[in-house]
Amino acid sequence: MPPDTKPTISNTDVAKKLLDIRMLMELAGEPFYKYTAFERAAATVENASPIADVIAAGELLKLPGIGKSIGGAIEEIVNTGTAQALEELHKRFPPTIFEVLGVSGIGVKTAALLFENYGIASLAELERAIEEGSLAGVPRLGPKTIENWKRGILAYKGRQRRTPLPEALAIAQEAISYLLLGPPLARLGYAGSLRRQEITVGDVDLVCTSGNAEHVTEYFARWERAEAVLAEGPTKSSIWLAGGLQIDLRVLPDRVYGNLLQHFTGSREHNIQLREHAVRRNLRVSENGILNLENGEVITCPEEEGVYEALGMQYIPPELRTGMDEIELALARALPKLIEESDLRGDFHMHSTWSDGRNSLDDMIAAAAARGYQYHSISDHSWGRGRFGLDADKLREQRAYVRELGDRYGIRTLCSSEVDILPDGSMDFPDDVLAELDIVIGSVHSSFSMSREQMTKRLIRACENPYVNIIGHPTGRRSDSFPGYEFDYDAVFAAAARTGTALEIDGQAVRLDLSSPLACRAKEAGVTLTCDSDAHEIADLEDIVLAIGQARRAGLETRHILNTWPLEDVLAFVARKRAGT
DNA sequence: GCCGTTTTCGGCCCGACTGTTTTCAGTCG
Repeated sequence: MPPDTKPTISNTDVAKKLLDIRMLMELAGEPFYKYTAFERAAATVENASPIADVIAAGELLKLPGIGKSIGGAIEEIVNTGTAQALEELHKRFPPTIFEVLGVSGIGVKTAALLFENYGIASLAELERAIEEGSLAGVPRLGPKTIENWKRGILAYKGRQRRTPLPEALAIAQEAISYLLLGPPLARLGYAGSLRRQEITVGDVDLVCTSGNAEHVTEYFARWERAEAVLAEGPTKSSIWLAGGLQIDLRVLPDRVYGNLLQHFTGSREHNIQLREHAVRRNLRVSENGILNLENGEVITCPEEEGVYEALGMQYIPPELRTGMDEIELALARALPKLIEESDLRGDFHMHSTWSDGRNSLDDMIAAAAARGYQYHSISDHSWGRGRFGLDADKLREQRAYVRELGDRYGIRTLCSSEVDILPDGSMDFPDDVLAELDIVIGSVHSSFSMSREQMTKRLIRACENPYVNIIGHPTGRRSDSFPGYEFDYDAVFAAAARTGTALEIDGQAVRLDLSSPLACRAKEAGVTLTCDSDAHEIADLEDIVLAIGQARRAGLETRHILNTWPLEDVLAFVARKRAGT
């Protein structure tokens, strides 16, 4: 297969292979620090730029936690889909052993025991053994343990994929509303991957402070939405919802809210690195405070900022806590000043009933103004969208109407269009029509399955059009159904930077496109980005905060984000490209 | 296996909860 048509393996898939190796190494009795090295490497890969690009740029061994040995395994996985080490391990342990390990309550020690002493290497074999009672009398396997496994097996079978961020946020809000009706609380919030704005989350972590913690954890375990209670103690309880989403609640005194929030926001890798740094300063960090090992004093932090301060570093925003290089930067006080929602001056991407939106043009303009924006653009679809789209005449009619409205709503409405990028990279409107618009978004909505080489050419040609200012949802990914079309990211980012074309971070809940690793790579290539809602109704305008979350994870500052700039700078950005300067 | 503002060798984060235990191993995050 020619190199340009070879399907690229996703970072998530590479990370998964590394975690498979890690699990099997532990099962095989390898030393602790050997297999945990694979775990750390997997976390790094998950957060890195597309790994094939990193390898091509010769940057693989620069990533934290990746040395010669694991680096070699990663290259093998990218090139062949597997690694020698993994294949060797699979000769000893069949792939179905991961089913057993996937049962909540069964860890590596137990899986190894079941495999070696009872030949159990799959879920079906485990179920049969339980049913036949052949595990009765095994030391340390009492009836309660077996009951927990049965529940774990049911959960394994019914388990869904990781939960998309917007869905998990809604559930967290629901749990918070319930908790607020219970025993008195001081402070309550969500932590974990949710707070770090990861695109998908594995579980929901809630943190809370209260004078009577045990009443709160008990109240939480009794929530009617709890399908099962996994744990219930004096300071924490864990429940499963129907569908398998787990919610963990931890309750401590209010004086350690900062420690608690820091601890449960993670990430795991970030916390490990933070604590390793602390140990070198004779400090032991946990959710209960920071213990000074020299004098036995405990530093408690009611606010999270205090934790980082006590460790001699700059405050690290949750979105940057990935375990990549943020601690190094925080120690040097060189973290970026991340974009905030209040920095937004506008939103370039929204639809009205003129195309496939559900609210009228007037209502969308009023709603954008109500959000406090100074400007925005209406970007209804071009006519290639069939019954959804506007032809050139309708577009002119819309523009005349917007001009007529003037500043009635107290906001500057830019006339735009989300114009289809056709398969050959030309646009769905001729240049003279595009030239009449204030700003133009170009998006791919068709022919997703063309070759990587062709798609790269298509996007580069769109960037080279002097009237295309923003590439909308650049990869086409949809969290529910589609990983995105294939193209050479670095080549397109270079073209966008060279031509003065912005790339969008689309906040629509199912899109979140660009995702943060790609947005970061685009920034490094010198690309300007936008954070847009791609709203199809008024309520969707709020989705722009999801785009902000990805921008923050990518380390973006206002100078990188077009719609934080004053209107005259935005118009100058458009004018520069049209003038070819 | 990885890594270095004490180190190219000798270290490598921290604690809650459960079940089956008479003091703790295993699991989880």
